[in-house]
Amino acid sequence: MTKSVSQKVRKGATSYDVARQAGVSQSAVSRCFKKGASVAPRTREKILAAARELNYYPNAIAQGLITRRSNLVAIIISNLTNLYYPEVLAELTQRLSAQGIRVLLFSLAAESDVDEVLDQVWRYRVDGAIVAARLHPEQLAAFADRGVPVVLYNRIGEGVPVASVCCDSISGEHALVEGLVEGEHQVFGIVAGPADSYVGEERVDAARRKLQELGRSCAVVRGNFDYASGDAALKELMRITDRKLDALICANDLMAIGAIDSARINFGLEVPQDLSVVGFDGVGPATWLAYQVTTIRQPVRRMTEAAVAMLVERIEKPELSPEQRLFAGELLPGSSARLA
Amino acid sequence: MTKSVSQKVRKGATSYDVARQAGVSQSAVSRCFKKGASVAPRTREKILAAARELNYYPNAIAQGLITRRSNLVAIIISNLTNLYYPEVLAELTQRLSAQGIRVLLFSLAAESDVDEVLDQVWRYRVDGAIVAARLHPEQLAAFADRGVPVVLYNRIGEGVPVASVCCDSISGEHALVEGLVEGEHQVFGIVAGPADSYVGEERVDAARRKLQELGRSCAVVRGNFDYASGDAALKELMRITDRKLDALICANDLMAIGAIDSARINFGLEVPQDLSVVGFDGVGPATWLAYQVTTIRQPVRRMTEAAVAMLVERIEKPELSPEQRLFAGELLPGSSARLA
DNA sequence: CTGTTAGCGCGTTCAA
DNA sequence: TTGAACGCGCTAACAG
Repeated sequence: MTKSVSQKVRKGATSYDVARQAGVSQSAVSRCFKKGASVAPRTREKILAAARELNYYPNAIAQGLITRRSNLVAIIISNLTNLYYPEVLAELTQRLSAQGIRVLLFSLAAESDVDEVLDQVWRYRVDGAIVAARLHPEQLAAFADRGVPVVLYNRIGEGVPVASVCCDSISGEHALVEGLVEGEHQVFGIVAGPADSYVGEERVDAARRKLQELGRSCAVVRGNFDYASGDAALKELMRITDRKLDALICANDLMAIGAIDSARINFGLEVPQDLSVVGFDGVGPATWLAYQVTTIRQPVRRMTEAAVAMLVERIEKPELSPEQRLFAGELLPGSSARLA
Repeated sequence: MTKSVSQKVRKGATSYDVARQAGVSQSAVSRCFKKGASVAPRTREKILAAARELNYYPNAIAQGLITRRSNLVAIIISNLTNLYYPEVLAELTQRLSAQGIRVLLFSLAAESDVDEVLDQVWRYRVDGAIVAARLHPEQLAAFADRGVPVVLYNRIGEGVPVASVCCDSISGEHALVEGLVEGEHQVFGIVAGPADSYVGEERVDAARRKLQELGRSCAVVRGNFDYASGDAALKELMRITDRKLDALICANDLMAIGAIDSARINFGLEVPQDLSVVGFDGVGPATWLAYQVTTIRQPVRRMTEAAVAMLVERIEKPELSPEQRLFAGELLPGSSARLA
């Protein structure tokens, strides 16, 4: 059957092998695996039969080399452990898959690793990138220089115009703050995210401004988006406010949950009777019976859909302008806060 | 400066461009970017200078074509939303990165998508794969046929010998069950995972056998590993046992958490006074103040480390035998169960 | 140490 | 509709 191969170990049949087996030329095989091909039905069948017999799959690497399209997209995410990103990642890969695009995943241990990651991104000649990590203007510029389209996820190009999809922090926080203020709360506290988080800062700024606009002051404590920091932040705020705190605005759900647990267990408070807590994101645990966090749910489906669509568009037409798409979040009333 | 390029749009400089710029041959450039190269210091500098000026990065695609090493590894995960896998994925990509290997991520929406995924895996000529999804014997055989090493994560090759890393379900469940039995519980219930989960079935079997061995009977209800199914399962078991249930063994932490919330909120029970609940995995939320689930923590760090090591080893030496590595989990006492 | 040469597997002209 | 020839960007002998 199979001719003995003089080469060393072959990892897979090539289009030449298939061509020989089917008694046609290599280019016939190539055409056979391309969509708008012009191949005689009989020839096509012979080729496909041979291909099946030899277990032939076109080498995407070689294809990429010649077509200058790797069909690879880089997804760069800083902290996969964020509880919010796994859902995003799953959605993105599945949507990209549906478009015939493969995902090269880069997950950063530290923000400082970005440059090493980009190095690899260039080497693999990805067709585009979706980035949920902080990029300097120079790093963003590098994408432009190389003609690699980027779509930023939940952040915008700082100083550089870049395509992006975001969830509207401002209107979201405004809704939460207005609800809390109308709910007759007196002493407000905010738990910010880490300083290097774009959305974190945006959310806190929005909340603080709105509070100020409504004539309320507030204390701000920094957390780092995880459960433990919600607990720690609550303790700190209780100390600062001499236990008078009765409304807590957290930059994400996970810290809100940490704060709720801490309020109940460490301070014996009732939520929301004694303390109202609101979050942001709408992650799974936010809807758990024990929490039912009042929060803003990001429309992840629509956002990922938009991100993929924008990227694919820009891969086709690199000259497209850097549109920003902003999606409104949905207020989940929950039961962790007394809103008016 | 840069010579005008007659070609259409170039996506990046090639080694020829660099060679011309530096006044050397193309192969000199190639060597310059390889580790054990023999290049004169002066030449090397000239080349690196030219490369920097032209923003040259070796084309990994072309390299892969010729070296037959793509430096790509496929990671195939069925449900990224599992809350346990994001951590695993982050660990794996970072460890692979450290080895100079890039990750091609495949996330399955449905188990039936495996074949399409494998199709792409073959096309990209990955050097290996780490799989946390159910594979048929034929699918596993396909890897062997193509000489693509695989390491299974938390499952073993069913019918086919394959390298794998697992957390020991059996000893873990035994420890939990023994503790519960010695804790004087009377009516046992088990919440299983979905039928197509390897670890799910293994854990339930282990727990059931141990209970039987100790002369206890139990009722089993199936869940699907998520929070809501923990709640649903508890309701069902309370019905079945006429509310006599006082020890609940869940196939994972998320269902345990769902059950705990349900017990407290829907049934007004105290955990663990009225009902003991144990889980498996040791995911983040299991340690939250509100839950403190008594569970078995998987040694994710050691497991991912082993998985990557085994895979890399097998990429180097494909003839290596299909070792199975089993890691013991750590019993986290928690406070959701009265263990002896 | 360096340059020359020959492919890696495939898509893509261009004639036939 | 088909096949011959070329080249994508690079590595790996081999000769100098």
